[in-house]
Amino acid sequence: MTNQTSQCSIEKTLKQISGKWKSVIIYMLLKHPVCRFSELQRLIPDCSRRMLALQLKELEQDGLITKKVYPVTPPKTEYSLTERGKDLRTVVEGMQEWGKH
Amino acid sequence: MTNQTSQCSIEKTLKQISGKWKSVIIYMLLKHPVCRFSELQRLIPDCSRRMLALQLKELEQDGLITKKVYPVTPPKTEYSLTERGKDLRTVVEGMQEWGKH
DNA sequence: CAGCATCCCGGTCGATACTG
DNA sequence: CAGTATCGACCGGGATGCTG
Repeated sequence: MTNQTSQCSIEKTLKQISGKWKSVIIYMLLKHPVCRFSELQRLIPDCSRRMLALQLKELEQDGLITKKVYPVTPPKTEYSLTERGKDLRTVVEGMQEWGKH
Repeated sequence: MTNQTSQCSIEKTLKQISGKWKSVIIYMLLKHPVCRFSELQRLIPDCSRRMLALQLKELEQDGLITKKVYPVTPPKTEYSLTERGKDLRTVVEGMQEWGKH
């Protein structure tokens, strides 16, 4: 065994959702199941384009969202949650509720 | 109003629990309601003493845990969750479950 | 035992500009 | 429209050593 890290899996979860905008993106995709890049920009105005692209890429690599690219001009992409991503509903909505006090 | 940040409270929650060990600490305090500093060290061996002290201090400042100091030699402290902290149960346990696959 | 002080490095993130 | 490239500032966090 390589590393038993306190017998808890929270660290792995944290790594995947603690990116500055990841949980917000997931939250938005729960409410708007299919989003274009620009829609997410509007939904999360404080997140820069660069950051949005970065976080989306990581989320995709981690298998939490899928990206569908339409080969058209101008480009069009659509993002949505995978099943794995949807499973975070409890966590993300819990965060939202808790944050409201 | 200063900043409406996408009408969602997730960012605030994230700030309070995204410290590298905060959610793990909360998780441990859910299972072991009263812990000494050294107990937390044993429960979370990958977290250095420095980091543990730091995260505990921030959690305390954010009102998620309370610290009871016994004026004895050698020093003895006990940490436990506040109500506000306990309210994170859903989130933290959700993270644990999700992390297990 | 339960911390704090210091040094320091690598990753994170904003600003800005460019591209297919 | 949906990104990528580059630069630079900031700071989270590791290593180590000291203290009441």
